[in-house]
Parts: sequence; C-alpha cells; structure tokens
Amino acid sequence: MALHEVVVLALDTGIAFETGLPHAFLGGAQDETGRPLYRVRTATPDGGPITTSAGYRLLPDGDAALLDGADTVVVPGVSGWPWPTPDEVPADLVAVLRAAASRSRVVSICTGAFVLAAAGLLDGRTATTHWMHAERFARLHPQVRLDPDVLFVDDGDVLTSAGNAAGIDLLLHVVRRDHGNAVAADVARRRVVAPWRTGGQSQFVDRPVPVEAGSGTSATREWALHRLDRALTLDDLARHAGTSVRTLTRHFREETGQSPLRWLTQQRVHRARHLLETTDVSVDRVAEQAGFGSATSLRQHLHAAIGVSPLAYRRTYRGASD
DNA sequence: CCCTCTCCCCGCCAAG
DNA sequence: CTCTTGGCGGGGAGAG
Repeated sequence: MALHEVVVLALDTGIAFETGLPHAFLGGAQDETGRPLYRVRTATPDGGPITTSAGYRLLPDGDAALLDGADTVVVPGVSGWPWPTPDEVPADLVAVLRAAASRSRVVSICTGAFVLAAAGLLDGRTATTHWMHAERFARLHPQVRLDPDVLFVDDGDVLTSAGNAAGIDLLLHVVRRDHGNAVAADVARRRVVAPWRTGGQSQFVDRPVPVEAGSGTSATREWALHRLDRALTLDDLARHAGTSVRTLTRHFREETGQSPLRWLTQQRVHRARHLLETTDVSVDRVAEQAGFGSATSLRQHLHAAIGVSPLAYRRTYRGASD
C-alpha cells in the first residue's frame, strides 16, 4: 500500500507543540511489520522559515507546492492574537487551502480552524476549536456549525480539534479511522498517552465550556444545564433571561453559533454520552435524565451526533466484559 | 413509514 | 442616524 502523504502547513506564529504532533502521532503509526503508514512533511506557504509560537524558527521541507501531493493536510493553530480574522488571511493562502481541500483530507488543530474557516472550508459544516476562542469563532463565522464542547469533530474530509493536546485525540482518531483500533492503540502506547481520554471523546457536562461572564445568555445557559433533565421551552429560557424569545435566540446564535434548541439538544447528547460512558443506567433512564422525551428520541439524536446506538456506544467505552 | 401537531428558526420591520 | 429590541409569519424540523 502506498504511503499516505501528510503535509503539515506551518504558518507564522504557528504553535510549536501542535506543529510537531502529526510527526509523532501519524508519523509514528506503523503496520504489523513495523513499516510506517504515513509520511509526514512540513511546508510553509513560501518555503521559507517561519517563527513558531515558541520563538524558535522552523525550516520546512518545502513550499505550498508540497500540498499538491498530500493525502492529508494538517493546519496547526496559530497564536498571533488576534490573527487570524478572515480578511487577514492572505488570498494566496486561501487559494492554496481551497485547492488542497478539493483533493485532500484537511485537518486542523486548535485555532487552525480559524484558518480553514477563513478559506471557507468549514461553511455549512460542523467544526470545533479551542474553547477560549469559541465565542469569537462563532461571531466571525456564523456560517459554521460550531461545537465548542467536544475534543474534535470528524466531518468526513474536514476534521477539526479543540486546543493543543486535543490534537492528539484527533490524530489518534484519524489513525483509528484509517487503520483501525490496534494501530492507533499502538501509536498511543509508543507515545505514552491514553488511546482515548478518560470519559471518552466528550468533555464532561459538569465542567462545561466556561461561559464568558456577563455575556448575554451565559447565566441562562448555566441555568439550563442544571435542569437539562426537565422539559425546557424557548419561553422558559427567555423568561429566565428576562428578554423576549426573539432576542434570546438572536443572542444565542451570536454567542454560541447555534440556535437555542440545537444547543440544548447538544448538551443533552453530551449528558447522555457521559451517562452511557460512566454508568450502567438503562437506556430509558439515560434518556430521561438527559431530558429526552423518550429512548427513541435519544437514539435518534445520538445517531445524528456520532452515528451509533446507545448500547453500541456504551460497549465501546465500557467494554463487553462480564 | 407517514401523518399531524406543535414548537422552533430567522428574515423582516417597526419601535424604542 | 445607528443600534437594539421584540412581534410577526412563513417555512421547517421534530415529537408522538
């Protein structure tokens, strides 16, 4: 089988830690005979050195032309605050990314999602980024369905991860997707990280993305999280927020990038996943405690979110032992 | 799988 | 004049 070509696109102020991750986690993947499965190289737009977030300079393997032969392009985060806003991403970089996306899988880590979004690669898709930048991302890119609570999002040929170390989770997921669990577990072992995070891929609902204090709907979101198990209507939320339903939905979209119901459903899915991962509570009870009207509803939403049934999901994380 | 009913989403616009 | 609010209604999604 031909080596899978990976090109890391390093940009100025690129986060050093993340820029090295593909070499470790994709470059470190091997088949059962010990042969590497990916070749990882690093490119900068003009082939010249860039200065990383750590201050040292990085000399790449080549320029943007390297991306032509890439099966997967990885865009690590950039740290030059407040770069990048869409109009600060150079047109030629946008063109390079668009071309790359038309023939390669594209993966971003952390604020790399801002670069992908600026190139329009995330329009109409689901994506994530570092939680600290989620609200800004939602404001800048309302056309992207942002899921700020997950470690990564696999949207097929475009994959995005949360901040820094979440890149590890995503790259392991890529290996798992390409070559199966055994190969991914082997890389994880070699790099001395857990094959997946304790608690699975979702972050815990009990320590959700910190809501920006004072921002319009943060208190209401917090409030809703504490009564997820009960039926909540837009009227309920608006009443708590002290505004009209119209203003509430408007603020929700501005601050979370989502409509209230979509946000609520997402939180419920998170809670359900958490319960499936950590307890043996029956699916009916999980549905109830997560605020779904029925097990059917839970099944539907879980399937839409991650493509598996509740019991299959639980089996993945709790094992089929005993 | 389909049907019906309810609730939601969001562009639009007038008012504050 | 600009910004925010909130009521309305068509189109649509989800529940049962």
